[in-house]
Amino acid sequence: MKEQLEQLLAAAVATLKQQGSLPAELEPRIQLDRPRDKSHGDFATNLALMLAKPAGMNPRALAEALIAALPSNNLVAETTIAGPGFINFVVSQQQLLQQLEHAYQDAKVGVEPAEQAKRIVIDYSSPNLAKEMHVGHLRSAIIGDAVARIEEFLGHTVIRQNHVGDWGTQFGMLLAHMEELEGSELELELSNLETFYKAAKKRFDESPEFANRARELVVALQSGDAKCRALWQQFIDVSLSHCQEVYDRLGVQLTRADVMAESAYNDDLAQVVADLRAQGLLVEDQGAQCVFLDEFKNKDGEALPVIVQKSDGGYLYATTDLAAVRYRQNELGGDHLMYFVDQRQGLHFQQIFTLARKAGFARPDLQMDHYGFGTVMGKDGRPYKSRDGGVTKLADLLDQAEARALALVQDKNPSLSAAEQAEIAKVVGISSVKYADLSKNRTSDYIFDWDTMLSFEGNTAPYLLYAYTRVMSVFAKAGVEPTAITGGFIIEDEREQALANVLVRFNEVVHSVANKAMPHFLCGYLFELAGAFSSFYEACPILQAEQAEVQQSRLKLAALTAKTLQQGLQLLGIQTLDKM
RNA sequence: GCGCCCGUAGCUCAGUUGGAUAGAGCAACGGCCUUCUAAGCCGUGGGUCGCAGGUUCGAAUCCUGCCGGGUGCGCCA
Repeated sequence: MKEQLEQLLAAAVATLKQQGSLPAELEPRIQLDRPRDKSHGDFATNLALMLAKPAGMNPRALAEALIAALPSNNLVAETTIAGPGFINFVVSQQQLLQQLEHAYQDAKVGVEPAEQAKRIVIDYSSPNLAKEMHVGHLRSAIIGDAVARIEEFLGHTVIRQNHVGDWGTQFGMLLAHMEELEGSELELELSNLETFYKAAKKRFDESPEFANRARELVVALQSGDAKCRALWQQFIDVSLSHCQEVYDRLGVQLTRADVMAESAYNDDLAQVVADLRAQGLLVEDQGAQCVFLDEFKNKDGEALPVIVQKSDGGYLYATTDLAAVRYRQNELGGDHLMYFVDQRQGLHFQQIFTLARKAGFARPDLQMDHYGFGTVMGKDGRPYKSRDGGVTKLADLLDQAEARALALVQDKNPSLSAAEQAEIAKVVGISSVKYADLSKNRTSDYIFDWDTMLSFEGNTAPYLLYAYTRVMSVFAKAGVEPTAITGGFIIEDEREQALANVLVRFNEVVHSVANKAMPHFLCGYLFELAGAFSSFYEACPILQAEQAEVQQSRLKLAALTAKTLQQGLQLLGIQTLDKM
């Protein structure tokens, strides 16, 4: 709808150019807004204001000319000029009804596929396997997963990459600790990676012999020592299973098949360095192999180095990331590489992208983007430090979320069976955690606060889930399938109108989320939708509607609301419930 | 020191490429359950958009400076 109107405006501009009222070389970007204030219509444009100066015309006069030049259409019912020269459009009721009907029938709720289908490689979650997943791992997994679902929904081919860290120096320490333990004791210790890591770290800090052994083991591991490799593999398997449990509970669509660990690039790292050298990009500095990029300067205005090989011969994550770029382009055939990684790694990725292009690892047309997100903060507003004690394991966090949800379900709906309550609590608890994250702007800092996250009030998952259950409950009571409603849409009441207006915006919103990788747009939209439905639900009786046609129409509005909520939540990776 | 991000109601946050009277939720206060789930709805109060300039018909948004916070900057990832 928005696009169609934009085309109409473009046509009007072209006409005015032809008539000579507008300079021919002018190529205005047509801006079409959804006005905040309902009295300004469904759409508004500031086109006349923008063009007034170059056209040498009074904005309001230009607005009039634009309206006159608008091709005839059945989209717009009314145009008005407001304020200094805004043009406000009211969409025709007939068009609205058509949109509703289309969304109701359409498998994708009226969401149009992307103009060009691409192969998108999405790097997300990517935890370090040395430790168990904690709060800091939440955002990448949840946001990356939502974006992956949305890109797929728009018709792109999505290739998920879980770039887990399995090769750092801290693995020496862990292997040394494993060596000291045996059999069943080891298994027991490994069942809690958080304490295992801490115990190993403690040994490392306290015992010089242990620390030496840890360093030896790093070397042994990297030189392919079989025994050492086996021990390492055991650890990695345990750690990956922990991750998988968390993904499954969270409903994050990652599997073992998506794991492409750092170590998988080991064999290619020497080649990466060799290729950089062959291109004359490499400089040895203090024994390390570096590439100096003029694009990034230090305090003295000197180029900043990217170190790709340490003075002891070891490789670094920059090397691995370069290898990964090449792999994702050449082997995976990616057109667009998306990285959902903490904002703090922004400089690193800028360097990698720049270097990858310079070295020819990335084609000029390969799109590479780092989508950072804010730091995890404590409730006190200070950065949440994962290295200090008191790290909350993700698994424990999810337990708590479910427990809190269960208490609430028991309180609100005691008539349900214990099994039903437990099932509902699971969905509500997990959804709340995910939604708390998704509904905030990706780029701003993330304040981790149990009370806000699990309050289940306001712009939260439970509110949306609850709105959904209310719809489903209507259909259960009516004994009608939401997909089998015969009548058409009739919009009379202002609450029906408001709901309908929100419903037809779904397409627009999903596309804007995909364009900016900002899931919180969708959350905001769904919250608005649920709100519009709740108001409608309170004010407009459905089953008790006096006329049969009105009842059919209201059922249909309810059905489309449910469909949109369900689809929207699914795109965010959140399940719906029929009862709660 | 240099780079990047941020500063919006008591709290948590929206505010899309500059648009019309800066919006939600929580908290506070007042209404609404014999009628489709009250985890809800309706209403009230609450703001120098960090500060000061500038650009513009128009600035929370763009530019400059300052204050305050976060984060990053050669061999961890």
